[in-house]
Amino acid sequence: MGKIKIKDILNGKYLQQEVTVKGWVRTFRSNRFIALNDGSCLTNLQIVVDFEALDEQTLKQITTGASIAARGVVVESLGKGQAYEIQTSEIEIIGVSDPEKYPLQPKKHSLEFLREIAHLRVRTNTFGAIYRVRHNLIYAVHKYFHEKGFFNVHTPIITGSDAEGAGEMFTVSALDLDHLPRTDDGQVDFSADFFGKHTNLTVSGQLEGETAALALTEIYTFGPTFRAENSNTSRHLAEFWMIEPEMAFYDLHDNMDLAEEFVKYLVSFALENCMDDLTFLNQRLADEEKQKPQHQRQEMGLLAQLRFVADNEFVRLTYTEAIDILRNAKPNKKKKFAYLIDEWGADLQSEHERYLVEKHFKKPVILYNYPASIKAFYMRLNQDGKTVAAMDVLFPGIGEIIGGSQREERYDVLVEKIKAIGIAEKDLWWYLDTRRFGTAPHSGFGLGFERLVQFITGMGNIRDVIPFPRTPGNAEF
RNA sequence: UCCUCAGUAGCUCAGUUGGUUAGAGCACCUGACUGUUAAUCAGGGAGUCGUUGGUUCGAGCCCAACCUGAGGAGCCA
Repeated sequence: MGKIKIKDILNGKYLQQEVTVKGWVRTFRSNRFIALNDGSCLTNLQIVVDFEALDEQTLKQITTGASIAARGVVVESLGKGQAYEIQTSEIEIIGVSDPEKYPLQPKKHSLEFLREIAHLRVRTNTFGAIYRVRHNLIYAVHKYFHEKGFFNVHTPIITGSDAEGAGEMFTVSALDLDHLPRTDDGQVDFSADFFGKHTNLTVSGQLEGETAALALTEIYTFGPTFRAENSNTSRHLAEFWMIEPEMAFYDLHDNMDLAEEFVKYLVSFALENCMDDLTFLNQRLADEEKQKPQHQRQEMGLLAQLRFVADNEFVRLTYTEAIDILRNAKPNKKKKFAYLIDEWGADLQSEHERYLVEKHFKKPVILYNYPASIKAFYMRLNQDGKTVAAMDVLFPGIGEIIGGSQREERYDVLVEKIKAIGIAEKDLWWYLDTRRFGTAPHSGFGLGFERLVQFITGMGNIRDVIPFPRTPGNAEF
Protein backbone atom coordinates (compact mmCIF):
# COMPACT_ATOMS: atom_id res chain seq x y z
CA MET A 1 0.00 0.00 0.00
CA GLY A 2 1.02 3.60 0.34
CA LYS A 3 -0.10 4.26 -3.19
CA ILE A 4 -2.64 6.92 -2.33
CA LYS A 5 -0.97 10.31 -2.10
CA ILE A 6 -2.31 13.14 -0.01
CA LYS A 7 -2.07 15.35 -3.07
CA ASP A 8 -4.69 13.22 -4.84
CA ILE A 9 -7.03 13.21 -1.85
CA LEU A 10 -6.82 17.00 -1.64
CA ASN A 11 -7.68 17.15 -5.33
CA GLY A 12 -10.98 15.50 -4.46
CA LYS A 13 -10.35 12.22 -6.27
CA TYR A 14 -11.38 9.97 -3.40
CA LEU A 15 -14.40 11.75 -1.91
CA GLN A 16 -16.63 9.36 0.05
CA GLN A 17 -14.21 6.48 -0.53
CA GLU A 18 -12.39 4.53 2.15
CA VAL A 19 -8.63 4.97 1.82
CA THR A 20 -5.37 4.32 3.66
CA VAL A 21 -2.88 7.16 3.83
CA LYS A 22 0.66 7.05 5.15
CA GLY A 23 2.85 9.94 6.14
CA TRP A 24 4.46 11.91 8.94
CA VAL A 25 2.61 13.77 11.70
CA ARG A 26 3.16 17.53 11.70
CA THR A 27 0.85 18.41 14.62
CA PHE A 28 -1.76 16.71 16.77
CA ARG A 29 -4.36 19.04 18.27
CA SER A 30 -7.12 18.53 20.81
CA ASN A 31 -6.53 14.77 20.92
CA ARG A 32 -8.55 14.80 17.71
CA PHE A 33 -6.88 16.45 14.69
CA ILE A 34 -3.76 15.11 13.03
CA ALA A 35 -2.05 17.23 10.38
CA LEU A 36 -0.44 14.58 8.16
CA ASN A 37 2.13 15.23 5.43
CA ASP A 38 3.55 12.73 2.95
CA GLY A 39 5.60 15.16 0.89
CA SER A 40 3.44 14.77 -2.21
CA CYS A 41 2.40 18.39 -1.80
CA LEU A 42 2.81 21.30 0.56
CA THR A 43 -0.58 21.00 2.22
CA ASN A 44 -1.22 18.68 5.15
CA LEU A 45 -4.18 16.32 5.23
CA GLN A 46 -6.37 16.58 8.31
CA ILE A 47 -7.10 13.24 9.93
CA VAL A 48 -9.99 13.38 12.39
CA VAL A 49 -9.72 10.61 14.97
CA ASP A 50 -12.36 9.24 17.27
CA PHE A 51 -10.13 8.97 20.31
CA GLU A 52 -12.54 6.77 22.21
CA ALA A 53 -11.96 4.14 19.56
CA LEU A 54 -8.18 4.24 20.03
CA ASP A 55 -6.20 2.71 22.86
CA GLU A 56 -4.20 5.07 25.03
CA GLN A 57 -0.83 3.72 23.85
CA THR A 58 -1.58 4.50 20.21
CA LEU A 59 -2.92 7.94 21.10
CA LYS A 60 0.27 8.76 23.01
CA GLN A 61 2.45 7.81 20.07
CA ILE A 62 0.77 10.23 17.69
CA THR A 63 3.50 12.84 18.11
CA THR A 64 5.20 15.36 15.86
CA GLY A 65 7.51 13.50 13.48
CA ALA A 66 6.00 10.03 13.92
CA SER A 67 5.05 8.06 10.80
CA ILE A 68 1.57 6.60 10.76
CA ALA A 69 -0.99 4.90 8.56
CA ALA A 70 -4.59 6.04 8.84
CA ARG A 71 -7.58 4.27 7.36
CA GLY A 72 -10.88 6.06 6.92
CA VAL A 73 -13.40 7.77 4.67
CA VAL A 74 -12.62 10.97 2.77
CA VAL A 75 -15.29 13.56 3.52
CA GLU A 76 -15.85 17.26 2.97
CA SER A 77 -14.40 18.99 6.01
CA LEU A 78 -16.66 20.28 8.74
CA GLY A 79 -13.98 22.80 9.76
CA LYS A 80 -12.97 25.93 7.89
CA GLY A 81 -9.27 25.48 7.14
CA GLN A 82 -9.47 22.72 4.54
CA ALA A 83 -11.78 21.32 1.88
CA TYR A 84 -11.39 17.62 2.68
CA GLU A 85 -10.45 15.48 5.66
CA ILE A 86 -10.42 11.84 6.67
CA GLN A 87 -12.68 10.46 9.41
CA THR A 88 -10.91 7.53 10.95
CA SER A 89 -10.94 5.16 13.86
CA GLU A 90 -8.03 3.07 12.65
CA ILE A 91 -4.50 4.39 13.18
CA GLU A 92 -1.34 2.34 12.93
CA ILE A 93 1.89 3.76 14.35
CA ILE A 94 4.63 2.84 11.87
CA GLY A 95 7.58 4.70 13.38
CA VAL A 96 7.54 6.49 16.73
CA SER A 97 9.22 9.86 17.29
CA ASP A 98 10.22 10.81 20.83
CA PRO A 99 8.83 14.35 21.16
CA GLU A 100 11.41 15.24 23.78
CA LYS A 101 14.25 14.49 21.37
CA TYR A 102 12.79 15.31 17.94
CA PRO A 103 14.42 18.58 16.90
CA LEU A 104 11.65 19.92 14.64
CA GLN A 105 8.87 21.74 16.43
CA PRO A 106 5.64 23.14 15.07
CA LYS A 107 7.16 26.63 15.05
CA LYS A 108 9.51 28.73 12.95
CA HIS A 109 13.13 27.62 12.89
CA SER A 110 16.06 29.62 11.56
CA LEU A 111 17.59 28.46 8.26
CA GLU A 112 20.98 28.27 10.00
CA PHE A 113 19.63 25.82 12.59
CA LEU A 114 17.95 23.71 9.91
CA ARG A 115 21.25 23.47 8.01
CA GLU A 116 22.67 21.65 11.04
CA ILE A 117 19.93 19.03 10.69
CA ALA A 118 19.91 18.77 6.90
CA HIS A 119 18.76 15.15 7.15
CA LEU A 120 15.49 16.31 8.77
CA ARG A 121 14.91 19.75 7.26
CA VAL A 122 13.21 18.26 4.22
CA ARG A 123 10.31 17.57 6.59
CA THR A 124 9.58 21.28 6.88
CA ASN A 125 7.26 23.21 4.58
CA THR A 126 10.04 25.39 3.22
CA PHE A 127 12.45 22.59 2.34
CA GLY A 128 9.71 20.29 1.07
CA ALA A 129 8.75 23.09 -1.32
CA ILE A 130 12.38 23.64 -2.38
CA TYR A 131 12.97 19.93 -3.04
CA ARG A 132 9.81 19.72 -5.15
CA VAL A 133 10.63 22.86 -7.15
CA ARG A 134 14.18 21.59 -7.66
CA HIS A 135 12.86 18.30 -9.02
CA ASN A 136 10.52 20.07 -11.42
CA LEU A 137 13.37 22.19 -12.72
CA ILE A 138 15.58 19.12 -13.28
CA TYR A 139 12.74 17.61 -15.28
CA ALA A 140 12.20 20.87 -17.21
CA VAL A 141 15.88 21.03 -18.20
CA HIS A 142 15.72 17.60 -19.85
CA LYS A 143 12.30 18.26 -21.35
CA TYR A 144 13.41 21.53 -22.94
CA PHE A 145 16.53 20.12 -24.55
CA HIS A 146 14.93 16.86 -25.58
CA GLU A 147 12.12 18.68 -27.36
CA LYS A 148 14.68 20.87 -29.19
CA GLY A 149 16.61 17.82 -30.40
CA PHE A 150 19.61 18.20 -28.09
CA PHE A 151 21.30 15.04 -26.79
CA ASN A 152 22.29 14.65 -23.16
CA VAL A 153 25.95 13.64 -22.80
CA HIS A 154 27.52 12.24 -19.63
CA THR A 155 30.98 13.77 -19.42
CA PRO A 156 33.48 12.26 -16.97
CA ILE A 157 33.40 13.20 -13.29
CA ILE A 158 36.97 12.02 -12.76
CA THR A 159 39.15 13.81 -15.27
CA GLY A 160 42.74 13.34 -16.32
CA SER A 161 42.80 16.69 -18.04
CA ASP A 162 44.92 19.16 -16.09
CA ALA A 163 44.05 22.13 -18.22
CA GLU A 164 40.43 23.07 -17.81
CA GLY A 165 41.49 26.26 -16.13
CA ALA A 166 38.27 26.93 -14.22
CA GLY A 167 39.64 26.99 -10.70
CA GLU A 168 41.18 24.87 -7.97
CA MET A 169 40.56 21.13 -8.26
CA PHE A 170 40.11 18.22 -5.88
CA THR A 171 42.67 15.49 -6.47
CA VAL A 172 41.26 11.98 -6.85
CA SER A 173 43.67 9.35 -5.63
CA ALA A 174 43.76 5.77 -4.39
CA LEU A 175 47.30 6.15 -3.04
CA ASP A 176 47.99 5.39 0.62
CA LEU A 177 48.34 8.90 2.05
CA ASP A 178 50.51 7.63 4.90
CA HIS A 179 53.02 6.03 2.53
CA LEU A 180 53.09 8.12 -0.63
CA PRO A 181 55.32 6.84 -3.43
CA ARG A 182 57.91 9.43 -4.45
CA THR A 183 59.83 10.07 -7.62
CA ASP A 184 63.60 10.64 -7.52
CA ASP A 185 63.12 14.41 -7.17
CA GLY A 186 60.75 14.03 -4.20
CA GLN A 187 57.42 14.65 -5.95
CA VAL A 188 54.43 12.36 -5.38
CA ASP A 189 54.64 9.61 -8.00
CA PHE A 190 51.20 9.53 -9.55
CA SER A 191 52.31 6.95 -12.11
CA ALA A 192 51.82 4.49 -9.23
CA ASP A 193 48.25 5.72 -8.70
CA PHE A 194 45.02 4.03 -9.84
CA PHE A 195 44.88 5.74 -13.23
CA GLY A 196 48.63 5.92 -13.70
CA LYS A 197 48.50 9.70 -13.65
CA HIS A 198 47.30 12.65 -11.59
CA THR A 199 43.49 12.94 -11.74
CA ASN A 200 40.89 15.40 -10.44
CA LEU A 201 37.18 15.83 -9.93
CA THR A 202 35.88 17.75 -12.90
CA VAL A 203 35.42 21.51 -12.78
CA SER A 204 33.50 21.55 -16.07
CA GLY A 205 32.34 19.13 -18.73
CA GLN A 206 32.78 21.75 -21.43
CA LEU A 207 35.87 20.49 -23.23
CA GLU A 208 34.45 16.96 -23.49
CA GLY A 209 31.06 18.45 -24.38
CA GLU A 210 32.64 20.27 -27.32
CA THR A 211 33.87 16.97 -28.76
CA ALA A 212 30.30 15.66 -28.72
CA ALA A 213 28.84 18.84 -30.26
CA LEU A 214 31.30 18.46 -33.15
CA ALA A 215 29.52 15.23 -34.10
CA LEU A 216 25.96 15.40 -32.72
CA THR A 217 25.56 19.17 -33.44
CA GLU A 218 23.50 20.05 -30.36
CA ILE A 219 24.24 18.49 -26.96
CA TYR A 220 24.02 19.34 -23.28
CA THR A 221 25.53 18.06 -20.08
CA PHE A 222 23.87 18.15 -16.67
CA GLY A 223 26.09 16.85 -13.94
CA PRO A 224 27.97 17.48 -10.71
CA THR A 225 30.92 19.83 -10.74
CA PHE A 226 33.58 20.45 -8.10
CA ARG A 227 35.65 23.46 -7.09
CA ALA A 228 38.21 23.31 -4.29
CA GLU A 229 38.17 27.07 -3.85
CA ASN A 230 37.97 28.51 -0.37
CA SER A 231 34.83 30.46 -1.20
CA ASN A 232 32.66 31.41 1.75
CA THR A 233 29.67 33.14 0.20
CA SER A 234 25.96 32.63 -0.20
CA ARG A 235 26.45 31.91 -3.93
CA HIS A 236 29.22 29.27 -3.97
CA LEU A 237 29.40 25.54 -3.32
CA ALA A 238 32.33 23.12 -3.55
CA GLU A 239 29.96 20.59 -5.18
CA PHE A 240 27.25 21.90 -7.47
CA TRP A 241 25.31 20.89 -10.56
CA MET A 242 25.93 22.54 -13.87
CA ILE A 243 24.10 22.50 -17.18
CA GLU A 244 26.36 23.01 -20.17
CA PRO A 245 24.84 23.08 -23.66
CA GLU A 246 27.28 23.06 -26.56
CA MET A 247 26.15 23.70 -30.14
CA ALA A 248 27.94 23.39 -33.47
CA PHE A 249 27.28 26.12 -36.04
CA TYR A 250 26.09 28.63 -33.39
CA ASP A 251 27.71 32.04 -33.13
CA LEU A 252 27.65 34.18 -30.00
CA HIS A 253 24.27 35.70 -30.83
CA ASP A 254 22.67 32.30 -31.42
CA ASN A 255 24.18 31.34 -28.06
CA MET A 256 22.62 34.32 -26.27
CA ASP A 257 19.26 33.62 -27.93
CA LEU A 258 19.35 30.06 -26.61
CA ALA A 259 20.40 31.10 -23.11
CA GLU A 260 17.58 33.62 -22.83
CA GLU A 261 14.93 31.27 -24.21
CA PHE A 262 16.15 28.46 -21.93
CA VAL A 263 16.07 30.45 -18.71
CA LYS A 264 12.63 31.88 -19.52
CA TYR A 265 11.37 28.37 -20.25
CA LEU A 266 12.54 27.13 -16.86
CA VAL A 267 10.97 30.06 -15.02
CA SER A 268 7.68 29.61 -16.90
CA PHE A 269 7.73 25.87 -16.23
CA ALA A 270 8.02 26.50 -12.50
CA LEU A 271 5.18 29.02 -12.62
CA GLU A 272 2.96 26.54 -14.44
CA ASN A 273 3.79 23.45 -12.41
CA CYS A 274 4.79 24.53 -8.90
CA MET A 275 2.28 27.26 -8.06
CA ASP A 276 1.41 25.96 -4.57
CA ASP A 277 5.04 25.74 -3.52
CA LEU A 278 5.97 29.06 -5.15
CA THR A 279 3.04 30.80 -3.47
CA PHE A 280 4.29 29.50 -0.12
CA LEU A 281 7.88 30.58 -0.90
CA ASN A 282 6.56 33.97 -2.07
CA GLN A 283 4.92 34.46 1.32
CA ARG A 284 8.01 33.21 3.16
CA LEU A 285 10.15 35.78 1.34
CA ALA A 286 7.59 38.54 1.96
CA ASP A 287 7.64 37.77 5.70
CA GLU A 288 11.42 37.85 5.69
CA GLU A 289 11.47 41.16 3.80
CA LYS A 290 9.19 42.69 6.44
CA GLN A 291 11.98 42.23 8.98
CA LYS A 292 14.33 44.40 6.92
CA PRO A 293 14.51 48.19 6.98
CA GLN A 294 12.48 49.71 4.17
CA HIS A 295 15.37 50.84 1.96
CA GLN A 296 16.78 47.29 1.81
CA ARG A 297 13.54 45.68 0.69
CA GLN A 298 13.08 44.41 -2.83
CA GLU A 299 10.57 46.22 -4.97
CA MET A 300 9.04 43.05 -6.35
CA GLY A 301 7.83 39.93 -4.60
CA LEU A 302 9.03 36.52 -5.73
CA LEU A 303 6.11 35.69 -8.02
CA ALA A 304 6.07 39.17 -9.54
CA GLN A 305 9.78 38.93 -10.25
CA LEU A 306 9.48 35.48 -11.86
CA ARG A 307 6.67 36.70 -14.12
CA PHE A 308 8.72 39.79 -14.96
CA VAL A 309 11.71 37.69 -16.05
CA ALA A 310 9.54 35.30 -18.07
CA ASP A 311 7.75 38.12 -19.90
CA ASN A 312 10.49 40.67 -20.65
CA GLU A 313 13.41 40.84 -23.06
CA PHE A 314 16.83 40.69 -21.44
CA VAL A 315 19.03 43.72 -22.09
CA ARG A 316 22.07 42.96 -24.26
CA LEU A 317 25.06 45.21 -24.33
CA THR A 318 28.76 44.92 -24.97
CA TYR A 319 31.42 45.19 -22.31
CA THR A 320 32.51 48.47 -23.93
CA GLU A 321 28.99 49.93 -23.67
CA ALA A 322 28.79 48.77 -20.06
CA ILE A 323 32.06 50.53 -19.22
CA ASP A 324 30.68 53.76 -20.72
CA ILE A 325 27.53 53.53 -18.62
CA LEU A 326 29.48 52.71 -15.47
CA ARG A 327 32.07 55.42 -16.01
CA ASN A 328 29.30 58.03 -16.13
CA ALA A 329 27.20 56.44 -13.38
CA LYS A 330 26.50 58.42 -10.23
CA PRO A 331 28.24 56.01 -7.82
CA ASN A 332 31.36 56.14 -9.98
CA LYS A 333 31.43 59.95 -10.18
CA LYS A 334 30.71 60.29 -6.48
CA LYS A 335 33.34 57.64 -5.74
CA LYS A 336 30.82 55.35 -4.05
CA PHE A 337 32.14 52.25 -5.85
CA ALA A 338 34.87 50.44 -3.96
CA TYR A 339 36.50 49.86 -7.35
CA LEU A 340 36.20 52.95 -9.57
CA ILE A 341 35.82 52.49 -13.31
CA ASP A 342 38.21 54.58 -15.34
CA GLU A 343 39.87 52.48 -18.03
CA TRP A 344 38.65 50.03 -20.63
CA GLY A 345 39.95 46.58 -19.75
CA ALA A 346 39.10 46.56 -16.05
CA ASP A 347 37.31 43.47 -14.80
CA LEU A 348 33.77 44.20 -13.60
CA GLN A 349 33.17 43.68 -9.89
CA SER A 350 29.96 42.48 -8.23
CA GLU A 351 29.02 46.04 -7.36
CA HIS A 352 29.18 47.05 -11.06
CA GLU A 353 27.11 44.10 -12.22
CA ARG A 354 24.59 44.82 -9.48
CA TYR A 355 24.38 48.47 -10.50
CA LEU A 356 23.65 47.57 -14.12
CA VAL A 357 21.06 44.91 -13.28
CA GLU A 358 19.36 46.31 -10.19
CA LYS A 359 19.67 50.09 -10.64
CA HIS A 360 20.29 51.05 -14.26
CA PHE A 361 18.26 48.56 -16.33
CA LYS A 362 16.20 46.85 -13.62
CA LYS A 363 16.05 43.60 -15.60
CA PRO A 364 18.33 40.69 -16.51
CA VAL A 365 21.35 41.80 -18.53
CA ILE A 366 23.54 39.90 -20.99
CA LEU A 367 27.02 41.38 -21.26
CA TYR A 368 29.20 40.26 -24.19
CA ASN A 369 32.47 40.87 -26.04
CA TYR A 370 34.75 41.07 -23.02
CA PRO A 371 38.47 41.96 -23.14
CA ALA A 372 40.45 38.85 -24.07
CA SER A 373 42.83 39.42 -21.17
CA ILE A 374 40.20 38.70 -18.49
CA LYS A 375 38.62 35.62 -20.10
CA ALA A 376 39.47 31.95 -20.71
CA PHE A 377 41.78 30.64 -23.45
CA TYR A 378 39.11 28.76 -25.41
CA MET A 379 36.96 31.82 -26.11
CA ARG A 380 36.93 33.03 -29.73
CA LEU A 381 39.03 36.09 -30.50
CA ASN A 382 37.01 38.84 -32.21
CA GLN A 383 38.14 40.73 -35.32
CA ASP A 384 39.28 43.70 -33.26
CA GLY A 385 42.01 41.45 -31.85
CA LYS A 386 41.38 42.57 -28.27
CA THR A 387 37.95 41.23 -27.29
CA VAL A 388 36.57 37.70 -27.19
CA ALA A 389 33.07 36.41 -28.01
CA ALA A 390 32.16 35.79 -24.37
CA MET A 391 28.85 36.48 -22.66
CA ASP A 392 27.55 36.52 -19.09
CA VAL A 393 23.89 36.54 -18.08
CA LEU A 394 23.43 38.62 -14.93
CA PHE A 395 20.39 38.26 -12.68
CA PRO A 396 19.12 40.46 -9.89
CA GLY A 397 20.15 39.25 -6.44
CA ILE A 398 22.50 36.50 -7.50
CA GLY A 399 24.69 38.07 -10.18
CA GLU A 400 26.22 35.80 -12.79
CA ILE A 401 23.89 32.88 -13.48
CA ILE A 402 25.28 31.93 -16.90
CA GLY A 403 28.74 32.26 -18.42
CA GLY A 404 29.35 31.28 -22.03
CA SER A 405 31.16 31.98 -25.26
CA GLN A 406 31.68 31.18 -28.87
CA ARG A 407 34.64 28.81 -28.83
CA GLU A 408 37.88 29.38 -30.72
CA GLU A 409 37.57 26.97 -33.64
CA ARG A 410 40.70 28.11 -35.55
CA TYR A 411 43.53 25.70 -34.83
CA ASP A 412 46.38 28.19 -35.18
CA VAL A 413 44.74 30.88 -33.05
CA LEU A 414 43.90 28.34 -30.34
CA VAL A 415 47.42 26.93 -30.23
CA GLU A 416 48.82 30.45 -29.89
CA LYS A 417 46.57 31.17 -26.89
CA ILE A 418 47.38 27.86 -25.23
CA LYS A 419 51.08 28.59 -25.54
CA ALA A 420 50.60 32.12 -24.23
CA ILE A 421 49.05 30.96 -20.96
CA GLY A 422 51.61 28.19 -20.51
CA ILE A 423 49.59 25.01 -20.99
CA ALA A 424 51.50 22.19 -22.70
CA GLU A 425 49.97 21.35 -26.10
CA LYS A 426 50.31 17.65 -25.43
CA ASP A 427 47.95 17.90 -22.43
CA LEU A 428 45.19 19.05 -24.79
CA TRP A 429 46.04 16.87 -27.80
CA TRP A 430 42.56 15.40 -27.97
CA TYR A 431 40.90 18.83 -27.69
CA LEU A 432 43.12 20.24 -30.44
CA ASP A 433 42.28 17.25 -32.65
CA THR A 434 38.70 18.56 -32.91
CA ARG A 435 40.14 21.70 -34.56
CA ARG A 436 42.34 19.67 -36.90
CA PHE A 437 39.62 17.36 -38.19
CA GLY A 438 36.47 19.04 -39.40
CA THR A 439 36.50 22.01 -37.09
CA ALA A 440 33.39 24.22 -37.06
CA PRO A 441 32.20 27.39 -35.37
CA HIS A 442 30.47 26.43 -32.15
CA SER A 443 29.27 27.95 -28.91
CA GLY A 444 28.04 26.99 -25.49
CA PHE A 445 27.41 28.15 -21.96
CA GLY A 446 27.29 26.96 -18.37
CA LEU A 447 24.30 27.49 -16.10
CA GLY A 448 24.81 27.01 -12.37
CA PHE A 449 21.78 24.94 -11.46
CA GLU A 450 21.70 25.92 -7.77
CA ARG A 451 21.85 29.60 -8.69
CA LEU A 452 18.81 29.08 -10.87
CA VAL A 453 17.00 27.27 -8.03
CA GLN A 454 18.00 30.14 -5.73
CA PHE A 455 16.45 32.66 -8.07
CA ILE A 456 13.24 30.70 -8.57
CA THR A 457 12.70 29.85 -4.89
CA GLY A 458 13.84 33.25 -3.61
CA MET A 459 16.26 31.65 -1.15
CA GLY A 460 19.12 33.95 -0.16
CA ASN A 461 21.72 31.27 0.57
CA ILE A 462 22.77 28.64 -1.97
CA ARG A 463 23.24 26.13 0.89
CA ASP A 464 19.47 26.00 1.24
CA VAL A 465 18.66 24.92 -2.34
CA ILE A 466 20.77 21.72 -2.46
CA PRO A 467 19.88 18.86 -0.08
CA PHE A 468 23.35 18.38 1.38
CA PRO A 469 25.60 21.38 0.74
CA ARG A 470 29.36 20.92 0.46
CA THR A 471 31.30 24.03 1.49
CA PRO A 472 34.75 24.65 3.02
CA GLY A 473 34.88 22.82 6.34
CA ASN A 474 31.48 21.22 5.90
CA ALA A 475 30.85 17.70 4.60
CA GLU A 476 28.51 16.36 7.29
CA PHE A 477 25.87 13.81 6.26
C1' U B 1 41.53 34.04 2.21
C1' C B 2 40.12 39.30 3.90
C1' C B 3 36.57 42.79 6.50
C1' U B 4 32.24 43.33 9.84
C1' C B 5 28.85 41.23 13.27
C1' A B 6 27.20 37.27 16.41
C1' G B 7 27.55 32.76 19.89
C1' U B 8 23.13 32.61 26.98
C1' A B 9 17.62 26.42 28.08
C1' G B 10 15.70 21.85 22.59
C1' C B 11 14.48 26.65 19.39
C1' U B 12 14.17 32.27 19.08
C1' C B 13 15.99 35.86 22.18
C1' A B 14 16.42 39.55 26.78
C1' G B 15 20.21 40.15 30.51
C1' U B 16 21.45 47.66 33.28
C1' U B 17 28.12 51.36 34.60
C1' G B 18 31.38 44.09 36.30
C1' G B 19 28.01 42.71 42.19
C1' U B 20 23.25 37.89 45.76
C1' U B 21 20.30 32.04 43.60
C1' A B 22 20.81 33.91 35.05
C1' G B 23 15.15 35.35 32.74
C1' A B 24 10.96 35.35 28.81
C1' G B 25 8.19 33.24 24.69
C1' C B 26 7.75 28.82 22.05
C1' A B 27 8.76 23.52 22.44
C1' C B 28 8.59 19.36 25.95
C1' C B 29 6.19 16.72 30.40
C1' U B 30 1.51 16.27 33.73
C1' G B 31 -3.71 17.52 33.99
C1' A B 32 -8.42 19.59 31.55
C1' C B 33 -10.86 19.81 26.73
C1' U B 34 -14.94 15.74 20.91
C1' G B 35 -14.49 20.87 15.41
C1' U B 36 -9.11 22.24 16.21
C1' U B 37 -5.99 25.38 12.33
C1' A B 38 1.61 27.25 14.95
C1' A B 39 -5.58 25.23 19.36
C1' U B 40 -6.55 27.01 24.33
C1' C B 41 -6.26 26.92 29.90
C1' A B 42 -3.59 25.37 34.71
C1' G B 43 0.92 23.38 36.70
C1' G B 44 6.09 21.39 36.07
C1' G B 45 11.14 20.10 34.60
C1' A B 46 15.01 22.19 31.85
C1' G B 47 21.62 26.09 31.60
C1' U B 48 29.72 23.88 31.79
C1' C B 49 26.45 31.65 29.42
C1' G B 50 31.08 28.64 22.20
C1' U B 51 36.37 26.92 24.07
C1' U B 52 40.94 28.04 26.51
C1' G B 53 43.71 31.48 29.07
C1' G B 54 43.95 36.34 31.46
C1' U B 55 42.42 41.03 34.38
C1' U B 56 39.60 41.53 39.12
C1' C B 57 37.83 40.73 45.99
C1' G B 58 34.11 39.31 42.25
C1' A B 59 33.15 38.01 34.97
C1' G B 60 27.30 36.07 30.99
C1' C B 61 29.32 41.33 30.82
C1' C B 62 36.27 43.59 30.27
C1' C B 63 41.06 41.67 27.42
C1' A B 64 43.61 37.82 24.14
C1' A B 65 43.78 33.55 21.15
C1' C B 66 41.08 29.82 18.96
C1' C B 67 36.38 27.39 17.22
C1' U B 68 31.55 27.89 14.94
C1' G B 69 27.84 30.67 12.27
C1' A B 70 25.95 34.93 9.41
C1' G B 71 26.50 39.24 6.07
C1' G B 72 29.85 41.56 2.59
C1' A B 73 34.45 41.17 -0.67
C1' G B 74 37.72 38.21 -3.86
C1' C B 75 37.41 33.66 -7.13
C1' C B 76 33.32 32.02 -10.18
C1' A B 77 28.51 29.02 -11.94
